[in-house]
Amino acid sequence: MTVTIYDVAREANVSMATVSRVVNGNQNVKPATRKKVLEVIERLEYRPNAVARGLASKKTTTVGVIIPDIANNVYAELARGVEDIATMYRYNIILANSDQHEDKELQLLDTMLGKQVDGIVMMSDEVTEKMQQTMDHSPVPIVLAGSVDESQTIATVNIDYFQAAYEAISLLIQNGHTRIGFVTGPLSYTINGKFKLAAYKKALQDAGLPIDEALIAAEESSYDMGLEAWEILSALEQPPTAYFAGSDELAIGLIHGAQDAGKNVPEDIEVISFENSKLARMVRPQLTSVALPLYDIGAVAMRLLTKLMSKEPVEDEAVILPHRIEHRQSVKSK
Amino acid sequence: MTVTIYDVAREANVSMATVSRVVNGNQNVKPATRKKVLEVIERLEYRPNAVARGLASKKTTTVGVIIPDIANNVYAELARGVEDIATMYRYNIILANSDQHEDKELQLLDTMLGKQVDGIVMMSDEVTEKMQQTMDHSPVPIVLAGSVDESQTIATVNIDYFQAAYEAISLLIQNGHTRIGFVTGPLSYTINGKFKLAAYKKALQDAGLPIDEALIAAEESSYDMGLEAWEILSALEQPPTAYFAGSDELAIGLIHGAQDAGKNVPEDIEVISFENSKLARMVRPQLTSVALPLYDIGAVAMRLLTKLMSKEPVEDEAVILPHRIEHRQSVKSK
DNA sequence: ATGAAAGCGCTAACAC
DNA sequence: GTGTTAGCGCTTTCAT
Repeated sequence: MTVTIYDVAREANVSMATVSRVVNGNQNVKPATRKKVLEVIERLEYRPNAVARGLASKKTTTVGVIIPDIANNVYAELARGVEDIATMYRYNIILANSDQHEDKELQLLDTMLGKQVDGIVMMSDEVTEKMQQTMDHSPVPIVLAGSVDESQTIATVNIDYFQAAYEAISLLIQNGHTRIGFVTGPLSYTINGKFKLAAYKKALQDAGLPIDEALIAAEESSYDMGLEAWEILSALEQPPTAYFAGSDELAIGLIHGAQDAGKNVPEDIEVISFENSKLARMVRPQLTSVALPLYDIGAVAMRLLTKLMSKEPVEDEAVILPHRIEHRQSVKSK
Repeated sequence: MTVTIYDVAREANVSMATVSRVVNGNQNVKPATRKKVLEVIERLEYRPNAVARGLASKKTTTVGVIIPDIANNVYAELARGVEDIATMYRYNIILANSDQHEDKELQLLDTMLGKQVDGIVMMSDEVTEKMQQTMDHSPVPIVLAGSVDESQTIATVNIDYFQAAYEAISLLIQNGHTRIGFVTGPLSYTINGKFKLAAYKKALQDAGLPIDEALIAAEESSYDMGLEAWEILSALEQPPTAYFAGSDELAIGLIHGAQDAGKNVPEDIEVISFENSKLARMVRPQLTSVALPLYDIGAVAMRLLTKLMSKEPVEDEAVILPHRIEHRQSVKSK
């Protein structure tokens, strides 16, 4: 039925070993032999069986990628970075969505290890202790992309979220704001709770400003939530005059909320976002935003993984990529 | 090193066959034996090797997914539909981006077949003859999702693009417009060239309206291209008073172009889009749009693939899903 | 430079 | 209900 390495060997009057050598680019084959084998391969339309190869060699040249949700732009961008580098190194990718459920993440990890992936890139907004342990026990290398591992025991690729958020809030403070709304997704997500919020408080503190818990809205990172956050915060007795938004969607919701209420951005209300997806340019006013290099995080994570998989020495297993603020129109420039 | 089925068999004092049976849920195992085996599995942390299993059974429970670009919302949405159903049927997914390059698509097809996937879901805006042939020769089932196969030989899942576009254009015509801009991505993409454009012409014709090639701008489906299309078309001596946009991004670009020029949408200019992503609600005015059920297309495609893979009889290999128009604010309601 | 042969870890008849 | 035994298609020593 399907043609195997044995068929090729027979047709070419050589052994399977020789066919294997030419298929794998081994130099120890006489050019004439190689040519002959190649011809037979072509003629028979032989296609090596990667599963058999994987069983024999204990390498599958496929890596697992676990992310919360591929339909979400943030993770899709990251996945693209991973895939591009994977392709470059001839790896394929098994992609799965966890929806940020711990049990699904755990189960996915198990499935992928069962499939004998050579490594795993994982993105999780909340790395639990149980996940840490499973990852530590993994027979193959794992790198966390855009995800914080508080145990510092797993390889990671991130930016300095605290510093980035601090700079963003500071920009608002410099513009004279004293009441700044803080709107993000769940604080249980490490990046929101341990970095963005901490930076928010620190920046306020450093500027001698009071922290008002009423200005903090952290529930879900969506457009509708941005709209809702505006409704709630703007109804306060002393509403914010500026907002830090944890994502572009949140920022756009906030801005539309303000505009629908007759406010102008940035004249009346200023908003700084934290993401800089292509959406940032697709609103009026265009978003001033901390640029989160999602694609690069994915790409670097995958590159790091290739090194780990081939046991190359790695300088640092906790990579921090540079970030910057993209100045556009939702924050006044001084 | 790693524990195999043989280790479990030895520890449990049974044969590999029995272990295999309990692992695969075969009922022909005495409950007591099953329990004993399960305990050993647990104790030894045995994890079946899917590669070995795949080699022996000739099934990998993984399917290939080839799409143009996962970072593009359209394809990501579709991919999510595929993945959800795949998970439901216990398949994993090997995901790869083709960037809509024929040679990459071909090569990806080959790689995946080499990896012994049990089936393939593919999305391609332009199914070439060569691809058709490769797909026809495939040893495993393939289904095209949101992609048209003009040879009618491969299983597909789509909506009636012609009809949907026809309805959209008609809506504009009913609102009294006689000069309607047509802005989409490349006409070489089957859906644009053979359906949307054809529907545009037909609708105009049916209404006794002339077709002006100058009103047709088909280059690239992006926000910037929408902006650019506005610049070009609005500069015409007799500029369009309404636009059909092939995607949400295009529509938003068009709208922003109009707004930046001091026009109001939908008062001065009406725009109907063809996609209805979550972006549609994130602009002012919100987009009236043909709802392209990307997630469903992906989900149904994967479901169809499961049937094909298990050789179940299939009623129709060319599924057409229903569509509808989501009426919002970029088109006046009568 | 090439071949022979022993697995890789599992499933799937086929016996008993 | 359980065990035995061939493979599945390839890589990889080890000889030669």
